[in-house]
Amino acid sequence: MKMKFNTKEDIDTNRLERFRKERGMKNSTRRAVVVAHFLSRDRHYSVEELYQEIKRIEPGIGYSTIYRTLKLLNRCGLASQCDFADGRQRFEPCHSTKHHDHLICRKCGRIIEFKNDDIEKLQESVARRHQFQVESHQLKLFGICASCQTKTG
Amino acid sequence: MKMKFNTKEDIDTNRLERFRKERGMKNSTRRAVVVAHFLSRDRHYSVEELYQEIKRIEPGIGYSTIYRTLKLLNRCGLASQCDFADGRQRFEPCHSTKHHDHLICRKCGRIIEFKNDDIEKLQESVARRHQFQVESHQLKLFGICASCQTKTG
DNA sequence: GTTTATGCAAAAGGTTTGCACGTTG
DNA sequence: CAACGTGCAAACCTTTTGCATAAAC
Repeated sequence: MKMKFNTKEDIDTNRLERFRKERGMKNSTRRAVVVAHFLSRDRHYSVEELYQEIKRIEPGIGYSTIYRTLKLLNRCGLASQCDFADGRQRFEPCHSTKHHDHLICRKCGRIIEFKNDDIEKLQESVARRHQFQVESHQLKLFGICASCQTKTG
Repeated sequence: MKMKFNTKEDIDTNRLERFRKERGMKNSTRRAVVVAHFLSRDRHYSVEELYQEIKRIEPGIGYSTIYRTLKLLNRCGLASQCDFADGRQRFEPCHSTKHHDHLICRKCGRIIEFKNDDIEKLQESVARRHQFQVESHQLKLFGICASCQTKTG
């Protein structure tokens, strides 16, 4: 189950490559490291968190590079910005095939992901009704997760 | 149609009063001005925006008061925090009866509100499935609004 | 009079940028 | 070698806090 065909990451890389070449951007080693690491994880990174991880792989790297790379990935559609109301931007890789939404525990900060096609269909119909052309969406349920409920009683 | 019975604002005020007294907080004039103004509008205020408006009513007021009052309203459930990915906190009055979600135009920044009970029901069922106790939720669709679509072609 | 609220200014925290130097093509 | 990318440090912007003073109870 760990074995993968060459789909997801390759598609992502290609998308980035196209974006890059279209704008005369060069292929820098450090940016590549950041991109590869970020896209291979399934996490909601703050800039700081990603910075800390990358520093272990690429010690000389600067904060700005992480910052600029995340912005870049965001612009070319490979990272989507999340806001979990903790005062910092967060980004998660968005492999086009698997969008999901979030349950966010206000006590322990845990993020539970879910996906619900019926909700998405209803969202589309709402958008259509407003003639609104949706590019992305976020659904977040804030509250208390199961384990934090038992902790308090 | 402009005439109102004493429902919505009164309920809000009572909720705040209870919250206030429970904690030995005093009834300050300036805070009252901020609260009244905020709750009477139907807007998504950043701290700065509200500050500018209040300054016209109550010129000597300081930024911190706006700030602290919004936090207070948020804690006692009369203001809900919104994030429209513009780098600042925003708050909107949340009169318990009328929750709604947002379409956010990426071009002109317009916010279109909508409400969809079917989506809310599905959200509840998702939460139940995860034994998650929801306190609040946000659904945001980012994209291009009808009028911005015609502008570009 | 004691306690809470406020304004001010400074601190803090996160994000962004200018610039000199390093890399890429 | 020309153009882009990077690290560093400083700038920026929003949010938060400490403290002396003012207002509420």
